[in-house]
Amino acid sequence: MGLRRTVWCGEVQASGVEVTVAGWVDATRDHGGLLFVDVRDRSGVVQVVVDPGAAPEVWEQARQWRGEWTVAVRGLVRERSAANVNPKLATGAVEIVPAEVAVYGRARPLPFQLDGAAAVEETTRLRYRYLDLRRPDLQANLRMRHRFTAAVRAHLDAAGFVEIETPTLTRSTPEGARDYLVPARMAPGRFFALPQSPQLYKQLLMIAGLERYYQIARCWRDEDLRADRQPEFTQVDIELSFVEAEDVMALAEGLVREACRAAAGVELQAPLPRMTYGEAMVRFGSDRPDLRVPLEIVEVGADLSGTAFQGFAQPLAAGGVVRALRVPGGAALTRRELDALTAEARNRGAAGLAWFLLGTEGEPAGPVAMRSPIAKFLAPEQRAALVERTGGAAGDALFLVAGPAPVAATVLGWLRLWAADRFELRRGAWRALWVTDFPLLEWDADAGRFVAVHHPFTAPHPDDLALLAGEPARVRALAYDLVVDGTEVGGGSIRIHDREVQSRLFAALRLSPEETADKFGFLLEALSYGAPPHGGIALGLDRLVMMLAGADSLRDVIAFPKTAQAGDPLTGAPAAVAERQLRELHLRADAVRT
RNA sequence: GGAGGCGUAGUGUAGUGGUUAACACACCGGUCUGUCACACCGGAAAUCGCGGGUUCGAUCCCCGUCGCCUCCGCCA
Repeated sequence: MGLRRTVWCGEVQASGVEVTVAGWVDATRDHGGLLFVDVRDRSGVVQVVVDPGAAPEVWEQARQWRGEWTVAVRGLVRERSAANVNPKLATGAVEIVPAEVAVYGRARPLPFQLDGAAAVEETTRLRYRYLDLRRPDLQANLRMRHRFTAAVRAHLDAAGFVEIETPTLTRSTPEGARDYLVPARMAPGRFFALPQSPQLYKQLLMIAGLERYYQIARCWRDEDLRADRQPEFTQVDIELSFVEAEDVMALAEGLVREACRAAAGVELQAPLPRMTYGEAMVRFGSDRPDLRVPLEIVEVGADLSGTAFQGFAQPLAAGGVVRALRVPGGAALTRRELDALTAEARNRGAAGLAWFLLGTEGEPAGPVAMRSPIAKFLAPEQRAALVERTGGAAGDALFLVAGPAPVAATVLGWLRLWAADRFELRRGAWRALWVTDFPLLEWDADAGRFVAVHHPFTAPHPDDLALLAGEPARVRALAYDLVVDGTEVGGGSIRIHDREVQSRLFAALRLSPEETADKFGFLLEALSYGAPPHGGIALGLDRLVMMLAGADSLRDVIAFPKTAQAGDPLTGAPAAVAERQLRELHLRADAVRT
């Protein structure tokens, strides 16, 4: 290789001793009679200054160098004169005077510039991901990710956990997301599935008596993607035996706090606040409330009782609710915006969106002066009660949704986040909390049956067991989600460790005994051989690191991510395969995309 | 499955029913001894994503298609 590195570029210090740096040509500045070359490695950049009079051979070579060539420089470090110090550079007080240089590899002009001056299109970046990753900010993200996982391993190791790998070739199970399938050559017509999570394996490890398991586990879900969703992603997967929900939450809370501190210096509140699912839905209209937004939904049905306005009266008579959200500054919204909000509220299931703009007639202290198409349907005392209940003031807008409680909640929950964006209402950061007491089951109208909110192995609350057969919607789950700034970053539960309870749950899900036996027989069987009470949690590693890195997309914290169409522009995956490969797998492709 | 946005030199953008398709950075050549976003002079570089239609004429208008981004549905 010739010259061998003795020091990282970013750590070159004034010394008068000889060093050798190796890396990429970050920039050249040729002044004719003086040449500057910035050499970059993973640690940073250092300036090399070449004087043709002092070192003509070196100058002859170095003046040929172009951006992104890989080179090495051996020479003396010297301090720059005070006037030439660059305070923006860690090594800005020194420079290298080369005695010998070497070129390891030349580079064609790059397909895009790495300086970040222009936002390059995602496809181009991904097609040349190995160049994109030369950007210091992306490398910093990957290092932060490493620090996070290193802290997780250290923390869990110290707590007696064992890191265990589980299979990625496993079986498809009903419920949950669409599986990625892998054809089984040895078994024509059969398929492996890539795991959506190691859920069943970690339960089996508990039955096996490992007691404390974790894994930095890759998971796959073949669903449509988003900025915060990739087809393959990573969970910090944890499971413990002989524990209750409190034990798991305490462990996870300490772990996340420590890892956030170690990776990014972020301090989470201690202890994290708790909120039940029901409270979160009523107050924030979401099961993952963003506590940075200082707005809450309020119940106003009682203030409107006896109203003549059918848009409120009918839902109330039908057992529904009327709820309101105050939006500070919302009186400035245009009719066009209000119409668009109404349309979106309808799109989300609301019958309509009632709005009241307060104090818009110019009255100095008269917030009851409201502008609204339906104000005339409300008695003056009702309008006053509405303003009083919501804490409305001149300049605010009040939005009301009437209907079934879940619809009113989710529509206003959406509106709350919209208002936070529109009026920049978010305050603070890292507002984490636990959301608990989720319902175990929810009605799936399409399937015509109940489905598991979390997954079908989540334990019902013991007090609610009797409701399972008759009123399944009222059964609470021993489940908990970790939410940070409106993003779900982890979720877990106490699992069912009783074979009979597990069977009852499958029955509540309308899984036939035959299907249960076929697909989950192994689990039921395992549960019959002395299963410990157990539970765990899975933390979304990518999302946590994304937030810690301040990134907007998971792609910025994954080395080789996929596009929104689940493709990889670098390798061309997914790709067609040879006919022979299909034959071996007993498959026929019925569609060919060119 | 649905909605919206984008696609023009290597990159990022501008632009127009008839133009020599513009600008910046990058690239190439030259000048320059203190730059670090070096500066200055010059140059090369475009199938205006692809296919079809309208038109005397389409990069521009219309339809389709592909790709990328964002959102809804979906994601136990």
